[in-house]
Amino acid sequence: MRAISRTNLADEAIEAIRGDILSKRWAVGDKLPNEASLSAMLSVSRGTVREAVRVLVSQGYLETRQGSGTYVRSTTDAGRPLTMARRASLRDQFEARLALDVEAARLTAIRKTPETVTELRRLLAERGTYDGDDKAGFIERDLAFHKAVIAASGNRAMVEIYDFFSASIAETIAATLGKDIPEPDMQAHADIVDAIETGDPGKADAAVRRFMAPVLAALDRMILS
Amino acid sequence: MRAISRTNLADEAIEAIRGDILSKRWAVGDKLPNEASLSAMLSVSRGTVREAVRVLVSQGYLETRQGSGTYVRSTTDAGRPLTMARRASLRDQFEARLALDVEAARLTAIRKTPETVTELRRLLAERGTYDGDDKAGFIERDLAFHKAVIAASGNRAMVEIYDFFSASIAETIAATLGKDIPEPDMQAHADIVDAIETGDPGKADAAVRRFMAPVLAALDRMILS
DNA sequence: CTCATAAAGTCATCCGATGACTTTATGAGT
DNA sequence: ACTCATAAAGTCATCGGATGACTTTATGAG
Repeated sequence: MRAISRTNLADEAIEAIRGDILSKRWAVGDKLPNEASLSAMLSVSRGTVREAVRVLVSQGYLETRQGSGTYVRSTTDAGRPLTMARRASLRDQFEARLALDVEAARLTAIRKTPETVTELRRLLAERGTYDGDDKAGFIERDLAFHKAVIAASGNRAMVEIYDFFSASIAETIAATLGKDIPEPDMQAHADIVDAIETGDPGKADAAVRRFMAPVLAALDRMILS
Repeated sequence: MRAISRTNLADEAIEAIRGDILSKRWAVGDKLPNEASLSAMLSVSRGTVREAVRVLVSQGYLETRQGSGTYVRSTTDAGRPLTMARRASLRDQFEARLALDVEAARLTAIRKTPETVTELRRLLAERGTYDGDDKAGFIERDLAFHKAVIAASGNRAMVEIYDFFSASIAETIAATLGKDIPEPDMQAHADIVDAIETGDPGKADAAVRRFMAPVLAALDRMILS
């Protein structure tokens, strides 16, 4: 399918080698073929092999010993750090965020307590509306509201993932805001809380999607331009 | 921890460039000097510069555009890894996975090509049904199908998050397969592909939820007991 | 002033060569 | 036979040059 078109040979080499490692073709401590052999196997130059190996070393999979060879240090990606920023576009990150926002809103609607709704309303009031000043502060308060929805879902995994790339999202928003990206207004936010209050996951789902739609549409326009 | 042997020019180059980024010498979006200039500045060859840049790209700090230049993507410590701290519960992980599966299926339904559907059907046929043997192989093939759906969405961020999950998911599936947790059958999988083929995101959404519902229900019973 | 085209700039990749370090083979001395 | 210094081979580290692909900028005709 090649859904993701790798634009460069080094990335392909990285994935090929990582794949061989994860599939246990080489065990921990094993010595990889030398650079010339890898070059021939992967049909790329030795320089490209070196770039790939260097990345895998930085990610903890491999270890090189000058004069000796390249060895496998870890065959598991359990501890693999998720380093998103790669080439995930702003749109991709927003879509991933949307996935979490939607599911969390559904769960929160189901698991909510009266206190949950009260707290969300309080955070929303605190957030206020964007008056053109203190962009960073506003983004922070806005994220605080959304993170609260995630947290209210009671799902720790989602909270951690959300935390992971909310920083990167905030950064990119700050860099691009004030231009074409519309900030969902107070009513859209309030709709989410209201939907959660009804306890209907379908309504919560729909409210979040309505909320994010204008932003995604704006991102599409940015990408096209 | 072995003493940090600075016998390695590429590592020095990595730290030098990363240092300049973190110290905000170059801001987000800024273009770095070209490879030849960096080579001269750091007193290393262009090949070494490329290895360093490649690592920083893999860590999310930089972005290269062929024919254009190398640009700063993040001035924050983007390399900070997401580690599923204190092992979120199995249920939490499944819910997070569900969030990604649902959204990816929606996007794939929208963005699908005939080849996408063909490929998914092929993977599903290859997966087959679980006959009690080769548990690891079956899980691998099963995950391959689900990852293909994610990949077909074209969203790199989701692919990476899913990859991050897949190790632990495979682990937990292996631990529970053949016990109380029902593995969604072939029909449930086929329903997802069919829904994607219709191009209706709503149907794809629903198919995935139907697919996951029995598993989540079983998990609930496990937690209660 | 517009816009198609040429030119320049830059990354992607390959190739060959040299140096540095490690491992293995060798063989003289005991 | 054994030991061990030394040579040889193997491998990674680094360098420089060359070509291709892609993007950006400059150019000039209309």
